[in-house]
Amino acid sequence: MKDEKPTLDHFFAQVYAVVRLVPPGRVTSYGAIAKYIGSARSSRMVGWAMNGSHAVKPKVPAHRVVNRNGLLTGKHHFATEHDMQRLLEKENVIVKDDQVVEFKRLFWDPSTELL
DNA sequence: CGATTGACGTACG
DNA sequence: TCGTACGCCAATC
Repeated sequence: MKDEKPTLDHFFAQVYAVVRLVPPGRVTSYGAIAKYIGSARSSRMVGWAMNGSHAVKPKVPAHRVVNRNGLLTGKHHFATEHDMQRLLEKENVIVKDDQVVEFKRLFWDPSTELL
């Protein structure tokens, strides 16, 4: 085995892996992913990773990733702002005022669910 | 090369 | 409870 250097590439890879494992109708947060990986304070890097998610195959359901408030902060990075909300609603996720309804109930924590 | 920004979150007062 | 400060690290100006 090799030394497991916590490189950013590895960080990105784990982010993509976790997001891909998010089941439909569920959402997760940047901090939850970051924390699951081990860098709870690197939540910004998670967001930056999502920025390149569109260039990763298979595609990453970035629309299932929202901020800690359940707010669709990243909707502006999609094709259109309504795309993210529409994708969520398509998965039975209710979005009101750019905010995920029952976010607490739909929250999917890798450290809890995926464990 | 230095300063600012960014799909966030936690800590502190 | 709310507002401000800091950390994180890369990309951009």
